[in-house]
Amino acid sequence: MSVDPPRHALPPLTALRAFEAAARRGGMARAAQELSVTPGAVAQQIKILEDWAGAALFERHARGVTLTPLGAQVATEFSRAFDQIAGAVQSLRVAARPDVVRIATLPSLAQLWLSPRMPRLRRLFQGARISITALEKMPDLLRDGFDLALFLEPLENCKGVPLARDRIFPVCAPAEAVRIRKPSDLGQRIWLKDSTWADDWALWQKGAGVDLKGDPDALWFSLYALALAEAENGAGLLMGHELLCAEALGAGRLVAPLAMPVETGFVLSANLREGEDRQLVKGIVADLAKP
Amino acid sequence: MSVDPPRHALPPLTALRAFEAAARRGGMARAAQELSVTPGAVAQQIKILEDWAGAALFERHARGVTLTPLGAQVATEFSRAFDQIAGAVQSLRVAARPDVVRIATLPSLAQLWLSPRMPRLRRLFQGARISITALEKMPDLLRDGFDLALFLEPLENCKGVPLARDRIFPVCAPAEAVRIRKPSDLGQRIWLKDSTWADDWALWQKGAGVDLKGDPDALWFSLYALALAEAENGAGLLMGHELLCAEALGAGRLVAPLAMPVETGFVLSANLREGEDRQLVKGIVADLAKP
DNA sequence: CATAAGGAATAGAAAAACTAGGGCTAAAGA
DNA sequence: TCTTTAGCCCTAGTTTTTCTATTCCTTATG
Repeated sequence: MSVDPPRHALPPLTALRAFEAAARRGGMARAAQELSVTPGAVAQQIKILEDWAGAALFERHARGVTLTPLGAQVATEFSRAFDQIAGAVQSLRVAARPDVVRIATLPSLAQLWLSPRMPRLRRLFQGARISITALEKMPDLLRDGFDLALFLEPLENCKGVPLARDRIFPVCAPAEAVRIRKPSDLGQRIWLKDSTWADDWALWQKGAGVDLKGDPDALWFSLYALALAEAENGAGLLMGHELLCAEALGAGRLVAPLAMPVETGFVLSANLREGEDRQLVKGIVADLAKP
Repeated sequence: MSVDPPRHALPPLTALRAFEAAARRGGMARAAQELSVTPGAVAQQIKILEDWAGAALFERHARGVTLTPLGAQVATEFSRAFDQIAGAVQSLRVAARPDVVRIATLPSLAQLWLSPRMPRLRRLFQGARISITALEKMPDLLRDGFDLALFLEPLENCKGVPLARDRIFPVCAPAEAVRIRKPSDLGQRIWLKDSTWADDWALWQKGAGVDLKGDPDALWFSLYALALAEAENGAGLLMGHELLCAEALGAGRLVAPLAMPVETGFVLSANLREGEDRQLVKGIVADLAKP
């Protein structure tokens, strides 16, 4: 019969967050990445929580961990709880600064699709503070604090607002284009490839009914914008995404010698954060949906 | 158009907790008390959150604070979120140690009502680990991690399971009782008073239709159990709560010279934590409800 | 059988949170 | 009106927590 054992209330919130992340991502290492700390820090926090509870939440194996039945039981509950926290935090952020819109998108889309549209957006929505973050993968809008995500999603299960189909076709500098009369000419030239869309050429050949063995010495780029700039400089042929080349094609810096556009099966779509209901953001999406 | 501003994700959880507590309790000082820190610490955390959000959450006045419209708007959301966290934590605790039952009750009830019942409970629910914490006020069961609270509640809006009515009447040691024949004799003797039930004597006189001017030199005690022990030692007259004196009356250490029990309008009731569904806890409540 | 991935364990470093003490303001009481 | 008191702010300095860095260990996998 203890009297007043210092009301141990809640265990350290940090430990809960570490556990939730590890449970959701399925490993200490992945949780560490998400939380921007070392795996050791996550392991420590989880141990603290296990000691607090007096029971194991993970089974440790030589390679990776699995949740214990107990861990699995409470993990979803914690995830929901942290979602609620995140939701409250986002609504605080938005209520405090209703003029701030945070957009996440692919680096290539940011530079080549969104950037040209920004002047118009800034004109239409004056006073808005629109920030753009380039990410390789679509973030968790709620947790990571973005209001809008512009990414390419598979056509069939696209959850956002579709903005435009993704179409590809070979492009090059006008000087280079004179060498391209028929599809087989492509095989004789230097190919420029982007590492995030490695199989664009194969995809296009399949869609266009062309069969080339391809350039084994293709030049690889880690950013599509770099490959595009090189193509403009006449370095070779790039598999152009219509969305990303429109600017250069319109200005005549690039041409599409054969046309023959092929659908990739992806669509550029806008995902709104759950709970986002600002007219400002809806207006931005509506404007982006225009040609 | 910033690229990759280090995903500022969530603000520090500590700051959120401080704000939630301050908003709920209506002041930094009260929040500090709840969180077992100094008011300065709470003020700092709230400032951190305000800086993060870029807006004020509280209006500071010389005496106390009030929520800004923004603060009020998000405060309830945060409270819900932390309730969810607390719920998840409690379900973790219970799932990890289903045998642990944490009971909160008044110090006097703990010593004089619950304690005598514990041997029976331990016999009936073997293997259970029942801990008792004495508190002056009913805690927030969810937040503070109690499974069961035994407190006196007003009869009319009693939210828990009623266990027994609270009745009071004067008691004293047998040797003292020979001096008490009629109500007016009470006024001639030393009165023992407990500080948490300061107006028991007035209440009883009103209910029993007795009018005495009372003992101006009454002996005051900070714990009812101390006053009771002194009454047993013959130090004077105590306004006895039936619930708390039953043991001493049964053993003959105390007697009720006049009887004349008066209802205080309170009832001893058992409140279960929201989400508590263990058969063990329900069994304990059912057993405590018996005479 | 070597490799590599993932976690555990530790000490020490870094960062965060807290305390303590002084100052200020306004309401409440003498 | 003057004094007291409650409540918050601020700053410096300290304590506590959290994180990193390293080494070791275990076991799937090729």
